[in-house]
Amino acid sequence: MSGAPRTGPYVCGLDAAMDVVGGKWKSLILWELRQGARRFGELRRGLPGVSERVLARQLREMEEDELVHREVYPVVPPHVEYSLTEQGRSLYGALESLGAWGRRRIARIGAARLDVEHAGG
Amino acid sequence: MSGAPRTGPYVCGLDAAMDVVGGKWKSLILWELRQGARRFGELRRGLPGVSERVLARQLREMEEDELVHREVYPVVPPHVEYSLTEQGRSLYGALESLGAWGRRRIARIGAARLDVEHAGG
DNA sequence: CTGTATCCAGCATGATACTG
DNA sequence: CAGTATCATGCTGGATACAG
Repeated sequence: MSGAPRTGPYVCGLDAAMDVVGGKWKSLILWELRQGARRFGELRRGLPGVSERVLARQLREMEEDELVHREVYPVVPPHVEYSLTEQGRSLYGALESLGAWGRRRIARIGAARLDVEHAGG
Repeated sequence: MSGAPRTGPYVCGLDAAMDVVGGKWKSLILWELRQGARRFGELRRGLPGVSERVLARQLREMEEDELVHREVYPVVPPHVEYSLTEQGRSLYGALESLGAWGRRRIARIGAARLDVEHAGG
């Protein structure tokens, strides 16, 4: 997964939730935005490996899903800020226990990535 | 996503968790096994749309990730039971708040699937 | 019943170049 | 800076047939 989410039919809540966070970078985008707005370039630098095209696309999908708000400042050079909507924040909250599970798993198998600044999540 | 999980490097716990649960049917498999063992055919019937190949593959990956236990009874005809391991149960637990979020989302957008028996999840 | 072996298609993801 | 346009590709997921 995933491209644009399905909008159902869903078998259960897990199904629906995975549908909107399933994109390769989406949970990481939520993570990046968890404490405030970020500009496109900041997100790009914070997500080592994303291409511009893919980042833009996943952000648009999350915007359609009302998880992310896109604020455009009509200045030169362009300035765009992304932030979590209320739904985005609640989704991030719902993902916290999953993140904790993942951290325990990383500890078990020893697969942490130490070359990024936010390795605490 | 996803094929065989990466085994890192991971940026954060969310990353690691999404890696093992990102397969199209994996969260649903967790859901199916949440209350006890199931046979291959039962899972297949409970997951409308999976092909044998894909179901077998995702189960093998979850087995490698130690989320699922595969018990083979050497009888004729073959009898195999799948169940959650301790880690699988803890992952399912960590997913519950996400499932709740998804149910709220379904309620908002009205995308529930009513033709399956376990639409409560 | 529980799979594996092939073959296939689509799409998500990527790299790069170019634009307002 | 913040994208879009194009083109390339790998891989997940799917259909079907066959096997122990």
